Amino acid sequence: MNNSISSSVIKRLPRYYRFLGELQNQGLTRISSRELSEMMGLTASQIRQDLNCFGGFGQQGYGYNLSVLRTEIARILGINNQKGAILIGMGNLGKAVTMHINFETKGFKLIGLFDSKESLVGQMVKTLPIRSIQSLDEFCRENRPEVAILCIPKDAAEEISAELISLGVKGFWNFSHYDLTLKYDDVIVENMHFGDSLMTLSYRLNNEK
Amino acid sequence: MNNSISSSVIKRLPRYYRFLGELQNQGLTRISSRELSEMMGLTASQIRQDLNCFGGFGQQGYGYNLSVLRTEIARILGINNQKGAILIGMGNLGKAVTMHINFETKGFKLIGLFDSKESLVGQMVKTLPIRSIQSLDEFCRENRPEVAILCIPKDAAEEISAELISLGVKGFWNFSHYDLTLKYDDVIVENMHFGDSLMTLSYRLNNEK
DNA sequence: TAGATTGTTAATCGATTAACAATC
DNA sequence: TAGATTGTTAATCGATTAACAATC
Repeated sequence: MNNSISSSVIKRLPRYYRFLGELQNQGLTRISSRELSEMMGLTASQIRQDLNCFGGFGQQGYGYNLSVLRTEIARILGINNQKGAILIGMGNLGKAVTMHINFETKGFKLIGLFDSKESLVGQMVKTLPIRSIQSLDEFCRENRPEVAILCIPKDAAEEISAELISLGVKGFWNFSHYDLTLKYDDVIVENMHFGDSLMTLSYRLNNEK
Repeated sequence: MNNSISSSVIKRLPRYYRFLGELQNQGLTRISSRELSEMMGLTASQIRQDLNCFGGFGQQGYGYNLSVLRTEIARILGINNQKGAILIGMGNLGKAVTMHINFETKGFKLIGLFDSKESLVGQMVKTLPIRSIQSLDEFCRENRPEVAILCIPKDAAEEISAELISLGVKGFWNFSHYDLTLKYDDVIVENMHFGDSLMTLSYRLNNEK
């Protein structure tokens, strides 16, 4: 389907979704692109262009119905189609991601936690037991996760991702420094690079103002 | 200084920095833009354009000296100029960030941890004690942190950021959904929005391939 | 010197903004 | 109907890529 939508547009959708939700919580039912643009710090033009990539959700002279628009964005993002996800690496970061993230409202269902450290195996985190990385193969064959969350170091990520891809994993939420896209060009990867973000902040603190 | 470098360029610098480090670890001493481009999945042209925003670090006919180039990028990013940072919110995420991130190699020094939950106060995380949010004001006046890391919910972020800015905090590493830039346009913010990243992944899984 | 590769200018491509006719 | 605001086309702006002269 629509592989033609630019990633600049896609990356703005979750933010629209958040703002529309807040406006709904405030009891509003409609919003114009101009009002929304002032609220979000964008141009009205950009908002209309973005939304019209997916269809005409507004009405001339009226604006957008909040509920309709938010539902449409949820549908576009595929949030209702829950995709099975497993998380590899239950260190501080893996645990925090498991505890902290509300996967259900973002289009995923966390169904398995894995670690190579045998001392962690069996421990419950939130509602799931930590499993041995030895059982990864069997678990994937049975439960067919579509997505893997990598909270492991680069070398481990390189090794495990090859296995995961052979087991049918199609997407990665990647917290490691392993660059999956260089080797696998048909796999979908979202990188969360804490260090890169921090260094960008460092640059801007040193150079802006 | 150079406020004119586009953010597209800035955001690529940390990745260059990582790749150059790896090449150095492999014992190499020089690299051409073409070789680096193949390794990183970019065009050689882009690499040369990016680097030339900051000066001519290469040599015609030779390429770039790895050590020189990496040192230059570190300098550009301001990694050696350590900026004091405090972290607000020692829940799962705050703890994981404290434990997991190597601030020293990214231009920061974590000097204080804060939480509003009195039961957490006094607990040590890594090498720092969790302090009461009540002592934030005093701590900032004494230690003048330049940066705050927000690992708290939106409402708390809204409240605390106003205080932090009045206390001289110039930059934020923001894990909350509070949009600081809308209200404070002279503050520097790097957002880490887990949910947005996940939803983007959801979209792509539903629409690509 | 000849070969290689940079630094830099010019060309292309894509994304954002502006403008306005369509229409509710 | 008149006013408002979308959907959409055209204009502008910025980022990426290509090309090549400079030079090591």
